[in-house]
Amino acid sequence: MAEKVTIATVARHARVSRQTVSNVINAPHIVRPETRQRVQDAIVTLGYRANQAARQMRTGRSRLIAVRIEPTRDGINGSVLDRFLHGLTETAEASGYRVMLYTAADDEREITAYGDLLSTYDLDGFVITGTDHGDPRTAWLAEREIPFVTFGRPWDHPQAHSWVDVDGAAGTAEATGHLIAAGHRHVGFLGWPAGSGVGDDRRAGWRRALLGAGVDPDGLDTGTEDGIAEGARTTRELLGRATPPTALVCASDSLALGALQTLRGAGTTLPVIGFDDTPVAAAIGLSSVSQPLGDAAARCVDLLTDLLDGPHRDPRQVLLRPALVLRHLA
Amino acid sequence: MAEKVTIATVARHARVSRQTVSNVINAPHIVRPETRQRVQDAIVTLGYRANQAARQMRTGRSRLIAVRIEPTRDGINGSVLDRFLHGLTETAEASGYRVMLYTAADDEREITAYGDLLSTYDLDGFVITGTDHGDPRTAWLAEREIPFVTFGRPWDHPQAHSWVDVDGAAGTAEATGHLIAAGHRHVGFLGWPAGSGVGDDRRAGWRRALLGAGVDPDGLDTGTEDGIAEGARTTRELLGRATPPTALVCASDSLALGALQTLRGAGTTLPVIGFDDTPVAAAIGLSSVSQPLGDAAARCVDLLTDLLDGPHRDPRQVLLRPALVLRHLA
DNA sequence: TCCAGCAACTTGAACGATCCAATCCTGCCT
DNA sequence: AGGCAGGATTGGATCGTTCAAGTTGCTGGA
Repeated sequence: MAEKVTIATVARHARVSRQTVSNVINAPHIVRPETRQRVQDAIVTLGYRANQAARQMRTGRSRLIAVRIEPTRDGINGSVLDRFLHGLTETAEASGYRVMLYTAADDEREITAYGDLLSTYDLDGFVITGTDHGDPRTAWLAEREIPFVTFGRPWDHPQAHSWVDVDGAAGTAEATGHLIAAGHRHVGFLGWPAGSGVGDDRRAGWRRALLGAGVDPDGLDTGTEDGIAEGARTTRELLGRATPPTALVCASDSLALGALQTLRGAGTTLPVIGFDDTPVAAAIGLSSVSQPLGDAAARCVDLLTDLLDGPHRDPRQVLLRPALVLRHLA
Repeated sequence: MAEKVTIATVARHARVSRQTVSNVINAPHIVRPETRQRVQDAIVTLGYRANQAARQMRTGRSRLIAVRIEPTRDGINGSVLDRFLHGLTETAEASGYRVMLYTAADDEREITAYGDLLSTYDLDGFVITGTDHGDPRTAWLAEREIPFVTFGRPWDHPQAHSWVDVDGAAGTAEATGHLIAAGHRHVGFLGWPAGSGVGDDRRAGWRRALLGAGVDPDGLDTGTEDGIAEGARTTRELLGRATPPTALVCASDSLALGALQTLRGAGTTLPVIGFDDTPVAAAIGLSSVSQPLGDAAARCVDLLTDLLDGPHRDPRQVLLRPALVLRHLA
């Protein structure tokens, strides 16, 4: 068991003062090169590592970023958060930050959790996922000038704060375009009820692509809660309409799976494209729109560190393009 | 913006000394009840929260637990870690601990990461997932007497350290038993190559159940790497054998999915039971053996806090029973 | 020759909690 | 009333780092 190596140990070993060691670490340019070298050698020789707690106490900064880990809801989208978290951790490490997890039963309690995390851990910032219209969490944080980045746009005020998002409309538009290019005209849409930012966005892309091809989307649209059973039911309904679709674009892989169930039951085959490129889609060969989660996570960290390290930068926004992953079921 | 509330603020407000406030927090029983009440009132009134960094510097304990978040390998098992992490975070919070994430490209670098995490963050302990025969990581930690718990048994030395695991053999045995009870005798096994602790364990449960029913398992066993394609190929091979199986038990949902693909292609239907109860299984109606991940995570935290709070407890082990989840494909 | 000006480094103090040892109180016994 | 035991409370030191305010030594202009 090695003795504790502190900044004083390094200072003695390099025959300088503690402060000079601190300067070598935090402001190398103000130290004479040969002294700097001597200190750096001592740091390596002794295996010195700055104690985060002591640094934090003095500076008030923890180099810790908090992310909420939500209970897996329907299970199917669980791996999305998983991949996002991994990317976040990896990029944060590269910038000298660490990721801390917290849970909250609902948005209300999440705000309570903020206070706790901030006062006891001096957290530097938050990454918030899944924001929706008029989110109380972002308002709370903004009011207190606590740095945060959201993964997901604030639909009401596009420039309110820094965020990273994936252009869902571009994704569904590309999926729809692919089907149109394959000769389809009546491309149906399995979506969520109007009113959610994400859902409306994905629907908009599909509409745009159809209108661009001169097809009236109105009879081909549906809106239902997310879920396999809902997808199956809505597909049955859609197939019974006056002009049934010859292909389907869906707002989620869950809905797409439901559609496939109905189609198989009816003995029909139609191209179906899902959204999120979940493992389920990969496993059964369902084409899907894939979100660049690793990229998104990296950009979240970038934006957050900008807010933290830079002196009061303006909020920035990043919109990433998803990719259409084609598999044999399309 | 509120003034910073320190232990001194509380002490002034309650007209006692800092030490008394500290005692109310850390050793309430030695403070006179009425004084204790006065201090607690002051804490609530002022919204005081102990500064973790200062406490950590004095005590050397961070109340932080580290967990590695791995890059999602084949994607299909991603949600397993996800659910485990959520359980971990939730239980840790209840015990006053927080979960910090870290990544490592391989086991070698993971050990390097330990040193970094320990010296800069004063981490209290680790939760290690996916241990295998002669894991270098547990050896490293044990040598330095750093508290850790593994999710997964050390197959070589069952009592070497504290661990939590799920009884895979019991799971496959139950699955096999279910099929036997339904009238099957030739129940095949899609497993991994011999040599991995987890894989051998799952195979053993299947063998035990077959032998118990008086069936010779030898011609019904297979071993292949994990994956959908591998599962499909192995199933074809198995169906071509002298006594083909009339039902299948698999070591993973990936293998089970492969099996289903082959069966569908061959126009046959056989009951298939997977392992892990991934979202994919739930989505397509595949029966599967479900690991109680929330429980497992909670027990991990319990064991770890035992090691941390208690004075040198002996290592403890917890073996949890998985549950067979029956769906229409069984 | 003197001292302003600067670069390079050193010293003392502070962050907020806990630990330690010394002191103060209280009630009880003689 | 005085002494004493024992628990409650107090002040001071401490953890490792950074900030603020020195100190030293050197250069160069008048």
